[in-house]
Amino acid sequence: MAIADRLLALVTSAAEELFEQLRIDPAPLSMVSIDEPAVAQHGDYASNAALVLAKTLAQPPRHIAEILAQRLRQDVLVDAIEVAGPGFLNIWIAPWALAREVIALFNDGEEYFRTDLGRGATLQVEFVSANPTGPLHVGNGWLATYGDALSRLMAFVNYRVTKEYYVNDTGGQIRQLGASILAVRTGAQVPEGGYQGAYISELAARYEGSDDVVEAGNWAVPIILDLIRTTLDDLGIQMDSWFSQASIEESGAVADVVGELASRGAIYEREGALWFASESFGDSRDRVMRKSNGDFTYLAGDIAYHYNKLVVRGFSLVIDVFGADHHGQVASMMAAIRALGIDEGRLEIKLGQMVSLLDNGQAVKFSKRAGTAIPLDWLIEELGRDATRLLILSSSIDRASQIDLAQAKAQSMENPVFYIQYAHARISALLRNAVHQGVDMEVASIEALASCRHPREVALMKNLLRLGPVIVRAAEERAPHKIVGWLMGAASDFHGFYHDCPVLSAPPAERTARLTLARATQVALATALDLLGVAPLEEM
RNA sequence: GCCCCUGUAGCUCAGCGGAUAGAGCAGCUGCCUUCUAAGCAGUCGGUCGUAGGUUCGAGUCCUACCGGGGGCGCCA
Repeated sequence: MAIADRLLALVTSAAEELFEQLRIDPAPLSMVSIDEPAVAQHGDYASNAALVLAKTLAQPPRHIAEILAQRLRQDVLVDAIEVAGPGFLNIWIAPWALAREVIALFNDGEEYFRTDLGRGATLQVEFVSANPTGPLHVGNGWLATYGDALSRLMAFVNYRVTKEYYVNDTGGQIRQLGASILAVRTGAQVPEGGYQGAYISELAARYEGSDDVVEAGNWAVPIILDLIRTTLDDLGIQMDSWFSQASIEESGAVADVVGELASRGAIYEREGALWFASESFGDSRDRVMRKSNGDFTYLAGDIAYHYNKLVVRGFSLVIDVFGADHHGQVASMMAAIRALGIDEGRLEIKLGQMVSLLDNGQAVKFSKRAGTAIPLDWLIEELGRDATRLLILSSSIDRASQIDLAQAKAQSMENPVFYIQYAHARISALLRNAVHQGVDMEVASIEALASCRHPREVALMKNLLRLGPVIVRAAEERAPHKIVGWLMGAASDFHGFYHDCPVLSAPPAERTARLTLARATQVALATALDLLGVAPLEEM
């Protein structure tokens, strides 16, 4: 158990013992937390216990804090404890306790950080799902990387994850694709709303089929999907499943799900079309399911697809990762989930805000149809897989990001990858040197590591242990960028330690302890990097 | 008009309701005969969009307003 969790248990049980009132009404105890103060003078850990219990106990917070402090001081885990400010408990932890955790971390490796949030539940993450009408652009790469990192994170906390790409291989855009290829083949102008770009010319040159737009479109789809698969592969992303929209339409599942809605009284007919009464399930208006020409709408297909995911395949939880331009679909889909009697908590739709590109400060407009999109391949080639992933993952998808292509191309320090990778590479170099010098590589004892009291050493040890809680939080909030935040901090702590605390030239006992700390740091860094799908570097 | 996201240092962005709001880049100043200087330290730089509210405590939660992005098809 992590130190913060131990302390929390300690504080709450002490409060419960000392104050009878809390045995009758333990609810306020849930407000008690253990924090890590920003300032060293406020201790290794701090608790708000006295502050949040003051009202229930009808006593001044500082008085409560004094009573708690007196009891907690007797625990072996606690080195010192102070009451500060309005009633905070500032706790200094016994060095051996910190050292014991760091040794456990090193011995257990990444298993040390594992938690069982998911309890083995099945989770499907749907992401990318870009129309197979052209190469992926930078915006696709953003959400692809997010979806992949989120999948890794969720798998780490014990969800059984399936990564799926929904292939929109039917409908109007496929006809447009076919029409565009045919137009270029005959030297005519690409139709309004058609696709352009070098890849269309290449497809047109290779196409030997008929003048049927559907045939031409269907012929091109697998070729384009291969391009997409290769690009994803270059980004280190392998989907577990590619699910065809056409297959679900051909299976009759769309008609079935509309029938299911109808049997629940949620379908009516008007002007020759079948409508889903989605407004009464929370949508802003009703939606057409089957057009008056007899075709089902995209939404109807999408509902059938989600029915397939949640009911037919029965995933416990489904997370859709969409661009913010799909926002309009969310209310309709959730309405359908409710109308079908499915627990709406089983579907989460994460909307990634748009990514805008700047080139030397000037906005770059991009559009797949106009052929002016910035290809994802280009970005990966310029930056490399790891730098691309880390650049993308360093900020939240809730915010519209801007990247400057000129800066990205320069591989400047805008990208945190160098700072983080350097820390890992430095440790690798340290270990190589140690082996070369014939240094004893045994693991330090808890006592030896506990005697490392340099502020740099203590700060590093404490930060290493934070990774566990950070992973939990990142998974709960579906926010892999929090892992990058931890990595930056841990790298910073390591660089500081490395600068101020010589390892190999230290006396043997201290050398072993510091080497153990460095190796534990490497384990933690590698664990975090692996969650992001970024390879740790042995040297730079 | 309605819905979603967002507004934090010159720039790009972090920041569970906790104490004195951070990092990287850019600027300035120190530190390599010493385990990788892609590093470390210092410095400059902030009315956390505005105004109310909830709270012992608000950058964080609520409301309104202002600014930015996206969405509101018998397209997909």
